[in-house]
Amino acid sequence: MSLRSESGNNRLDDAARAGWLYYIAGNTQEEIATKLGVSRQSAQRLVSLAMSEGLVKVRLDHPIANCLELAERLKSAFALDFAEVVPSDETSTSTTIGVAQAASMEIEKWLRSSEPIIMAIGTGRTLKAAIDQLPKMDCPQHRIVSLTGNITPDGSAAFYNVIFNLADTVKARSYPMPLPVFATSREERDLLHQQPMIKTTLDLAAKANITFLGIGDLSNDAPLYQDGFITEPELKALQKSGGVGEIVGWSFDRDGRVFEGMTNDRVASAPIPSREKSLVVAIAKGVKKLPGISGAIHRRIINGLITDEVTAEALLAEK
Amino acid sequence: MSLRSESGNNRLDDAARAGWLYYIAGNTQEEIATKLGVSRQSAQRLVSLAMSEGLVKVRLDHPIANCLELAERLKSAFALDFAEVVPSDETSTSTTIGVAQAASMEIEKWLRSSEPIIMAIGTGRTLKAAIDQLPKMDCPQHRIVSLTGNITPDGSAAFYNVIFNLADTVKARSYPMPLPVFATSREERDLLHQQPMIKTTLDLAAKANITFLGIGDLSNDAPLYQDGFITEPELKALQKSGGVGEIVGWSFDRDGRVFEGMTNDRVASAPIPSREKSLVVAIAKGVKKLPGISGAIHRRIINGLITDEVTAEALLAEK
DNA sequence: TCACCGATTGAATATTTGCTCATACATGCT
DNA sequence: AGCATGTATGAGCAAATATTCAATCGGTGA
Repeated sequence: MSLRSESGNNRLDDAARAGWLYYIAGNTQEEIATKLGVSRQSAQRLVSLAMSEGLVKVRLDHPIANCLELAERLKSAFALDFAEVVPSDETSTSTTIGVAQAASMEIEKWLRSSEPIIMAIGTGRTLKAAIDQLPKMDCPQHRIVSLTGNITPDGSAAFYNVIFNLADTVKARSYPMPLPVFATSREERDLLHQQPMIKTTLDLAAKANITFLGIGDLSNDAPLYQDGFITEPELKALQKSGGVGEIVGWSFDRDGRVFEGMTNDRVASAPIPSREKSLVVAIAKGVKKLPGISGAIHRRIINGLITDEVTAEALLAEK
Repeated sequence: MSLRSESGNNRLDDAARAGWLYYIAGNTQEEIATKLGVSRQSAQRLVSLAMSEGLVKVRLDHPIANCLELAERLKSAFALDFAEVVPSDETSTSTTIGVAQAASMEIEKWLRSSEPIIMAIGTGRTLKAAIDQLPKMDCPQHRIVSLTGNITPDGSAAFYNVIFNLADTVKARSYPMPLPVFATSREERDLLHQQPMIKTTLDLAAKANITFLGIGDLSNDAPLYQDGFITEPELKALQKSGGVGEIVGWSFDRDGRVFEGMTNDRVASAPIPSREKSLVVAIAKGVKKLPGISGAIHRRIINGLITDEVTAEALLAEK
């Protein structure tokens, strides 16, 4: 027993020594082997033992470290396929700062692929801010498809429909949807969706490899209402039914259940692409959007999220 | 300027990310390259940058039996109140490697105290290396006081005066000494020490609970001489009188007797805090410093020591 | 505008590390 | 003794990492 523990101690001692020489003094395993008088392989085993026994502790001293940890926790807590958390700037109330840059980088990364991809794009101020960050690129191999119509109730092009900016900046083929964002009725919506040109676009959207979209809140100053897409009574009705957020117009409740009826009958947007076969990333942060984000990730309306530290912590806390 | 710092920040951010993914999440550099959207080589560079910039900190959490035993023997042989021995890397000539990490952990331990403490800080390359290892902390309850002036002969801030770095990293109140390290004469020194502000700092230093400092040698490339604090004739005079080391400028001989006269007349540093009522820990290793360390512990100029195996063995052997 | 400088990049290459497997060796059991 | 079992070892190889070098990029000043 004593001998056993003795030898165990010696082994850990050696491991500690090897780990010290490796991680702190920066020796190679070969040098360590020489110094400790063992073979290179044994030295390697000692070093790896020091690590697996937890003798060696690595710490990262940078604000980013916390973000990465939060991202990992989000991914595992909500079964997300992608998560990115950026540092919060508590003093700023902007809903775009930070996440826009992060989203832009992510979008750019996808576009840099030489493999042709189909990218679907939703709407929103945050998304627009992200697109604005993109550098000029030349991506004729990709196709970019809008999930939403681009005609506002007053007939003008929707300001926060960002596909034109995006396609222009990165010179990719673009597939906007020449539709109102909301039809006047379910029947009209279905009719519009039957049109060959629209149908092609919808089919393309369904095949998207990657989707970026925003999440809108349904508070009294909900973007859908502010931009005149839905009326005040309609907003009230959504709120009354427990609506907490919307994605490209589709409203849902705190459990992420997308409503049947109400304004959802009139939404002319494409269905959100498959979360099983592709990545659907929402870009959203902030207290106001929290219930919406929470709902969306609980039911996998999205399977990717770009948010900030404060929001990430709130999401994890309420789980 | 703003753009420059921006890009620098992003680079460090990326480095932190890469370092996190590599050291904490255990990704290979190739995986990191994919995730960050850069080439494998760039990922490698980022990882190595994270390390060289000190974003990644490694520490070893295992008392190696031989080191523990040496520490105990040091404590009993020299009536030290504190001793810590780290493994030696015989091939490395660095005077900071290993002891710096150990010192950093010890400093951190003191700073973690919720009880407010006064920590006095000396100078030296080893101490600087230790401070660089400290994580960001938030210690408004503590006060950190410098034992030495922070003005070099050429008027610039002394590089190895580490109190600014330290106070900044751990966010404690700091009390530097706006003085030259050496005055031009005994009279000037005494006059400077009369100034109210300096006096306050000196009083605070005398009340320190814990002191960390380095030991300098008095060989031909003594740090005091190299950094231009004393002249070559002065160094020769110290050597001739049997000087073997100095602590915050105070030179002493192999028996630890602090000289009267010579450059000691001009030292503007605070007296070393009481070894009866507080802990004064020196961080020092290496053959060159051996006589100095030996002198310092023989007369209890210090009552704590952080050193390495080889130095510890040499100290015990010569006793 | 253009030559120049320093920084950054990716390809090629060298070095280092991690893994697998066959063997050796010790220990305990029949 | 003979055998089985579990563990440590080192050779060989595949993977990963570090370094070198030439090319390129971006900014600067003549």
